Amino acid sequence: MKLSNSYFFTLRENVSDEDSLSSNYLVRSGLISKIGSGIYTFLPLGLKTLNKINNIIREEMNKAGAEEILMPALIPIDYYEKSGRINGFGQDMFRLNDRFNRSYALGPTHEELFAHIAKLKIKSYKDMPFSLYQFQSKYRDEMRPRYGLIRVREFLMKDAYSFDKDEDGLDISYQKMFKAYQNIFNRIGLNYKVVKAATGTMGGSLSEEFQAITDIGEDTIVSCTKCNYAANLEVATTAYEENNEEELKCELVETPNKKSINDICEFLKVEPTKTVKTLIYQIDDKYYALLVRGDREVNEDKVLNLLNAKNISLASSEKVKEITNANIGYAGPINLNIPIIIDNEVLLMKNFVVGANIIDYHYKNANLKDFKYELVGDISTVMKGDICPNCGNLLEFSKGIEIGNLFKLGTKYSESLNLKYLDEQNQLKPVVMGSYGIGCARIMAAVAEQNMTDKGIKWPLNIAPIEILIIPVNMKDDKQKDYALSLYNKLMELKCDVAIDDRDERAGVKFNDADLIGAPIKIIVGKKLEENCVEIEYDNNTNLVNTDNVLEFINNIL
RNA sequence: CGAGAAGUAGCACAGCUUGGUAGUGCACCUGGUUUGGGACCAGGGGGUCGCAGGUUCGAAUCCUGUCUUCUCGACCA
Repeated sequence: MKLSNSYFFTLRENVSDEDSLSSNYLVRSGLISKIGSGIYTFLPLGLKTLNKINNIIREEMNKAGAEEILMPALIPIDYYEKSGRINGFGQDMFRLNDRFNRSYALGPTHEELFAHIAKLKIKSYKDMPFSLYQFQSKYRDEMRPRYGLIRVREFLMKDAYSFDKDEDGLDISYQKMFKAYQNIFNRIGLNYKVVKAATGTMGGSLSEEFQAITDIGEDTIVSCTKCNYAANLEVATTAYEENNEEELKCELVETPNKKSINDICEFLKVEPTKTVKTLIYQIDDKYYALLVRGDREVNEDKVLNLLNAKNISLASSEKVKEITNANIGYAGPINLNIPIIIDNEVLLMKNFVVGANIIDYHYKNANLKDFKYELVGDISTVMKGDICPNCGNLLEFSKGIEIGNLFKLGTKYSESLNLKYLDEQNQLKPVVMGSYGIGCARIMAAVAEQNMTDKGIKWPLNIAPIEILIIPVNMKDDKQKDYALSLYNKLMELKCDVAIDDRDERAGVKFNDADLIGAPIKIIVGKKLEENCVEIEYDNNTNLVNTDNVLEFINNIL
């Protein structure tokens, strides 16, 4: 690639419609260009990097025994109606009609189609196991696209699915994919963590995520400072300490106009950890009171899981009044006549403050014996200061970008979509599925985010838009120009990913552009050529290399 | 979905309050001087001021509508 003669440009200033520095660099270095909110074009250099990422993924998927296919993005709506997920996705799904008014969706994900395709082959247990994957655009009508390529509305995803006759088979398929994912992200050179995750709309039993650690991540990752425990905040758990206080007698106290936990604590001079808040939720069609420690938050995902429910929302203020006979702020478990679910932590608490279901009153020194509860479970979100459920050491919090996920789907889709096989006993059984996704372009954004300098992005060798950049410092110097071009031709013959900045620009412009696009290997052909040397910048070192040894030097790096 | 800000040359922005010939920097073209970290001088090209209406002799500027982009928020008893 000769820069003088290519679709190559850089921008000197940040653009106004990108929110993060890394996405600004991607735009300024001419890799991507925004078309609309959450919609991007990949320009030549950006597409090169994307393709390098995809090739690494493809190689590792093939190595894991998966076979590549390609499905449409335009999908008749019936597939989602049959699986029932037309409601699960709701507003997030892009819908459209054809000229005959038939309905379609732009696929937000492809479980349904994969199940359909698998059905074409699977009749007997002998037809499994196998795994399929594809690279395909997904469409999700995100409420708020953000951070350049990280949260977008159209994005390329590698999605893979495994089909097994039983859970044991799924375990094996899952492990193969897990290993492939480790290989992929190691080769790309990402700093990542594997965390336990929520199964969410995908359903299934186990889910793990590969999270790239960055400051602008949308997910919060909870990990142990000592052992290898790591989980998405959505599902992270902690351990609670026993409390051997003697139980005191419950007492009604006046708390005029004190509604929030903070107000009450200040007024009654107690720590928030000695309070329990009562939240009235509507879960599917029933109302529940959820009890968590006053300074904690209810984790709605955990509640849904615990109750095996679909919808959860806080009750309206009118409904709270109806149920508690008091305004919001005074709800409590004592004498409440809807089912009460308490958090594991509350089970260990003694002598706490709760609302009294009377305006301007709370109870203090309340204990579990003072009210009835229906269910105990983990329904709260972990917070700073909590300890590891495995080893008891302090948990730490970091931000992450979800770049890959693995789900043990089990039989959820095979049952709803009637994907079955005959086993050895001639019994009809549902196929056991796993699903495995990677956000290809999101990786690009995550790598950019992790490898920023104050000048641009320092790309890892394996996915750089330009691997080797030759910079003739002065194109008017024939000796420099001729040598640089001959070196370029040699490296081209050797099938290197090489570009030459043969533009008639000043040195500063070329150096700054090189820093911006972040070529990992820079060969600077300049003054030192008089001494038959060039400078090779690689891995933060500048090496003076004799022109006779350049090819050998490069060869050693690659 | 709620609230806010913005839309003027490829990019970044000024002009709008108080209506009267469309501006600046970077980028681009020509000539010259320069040439190892975003050069300098001179000359030049490029705009239906997001779109549609309205007010006015006259609208980038005032009014109405609309679209787009960005930011913040989305109930914690």
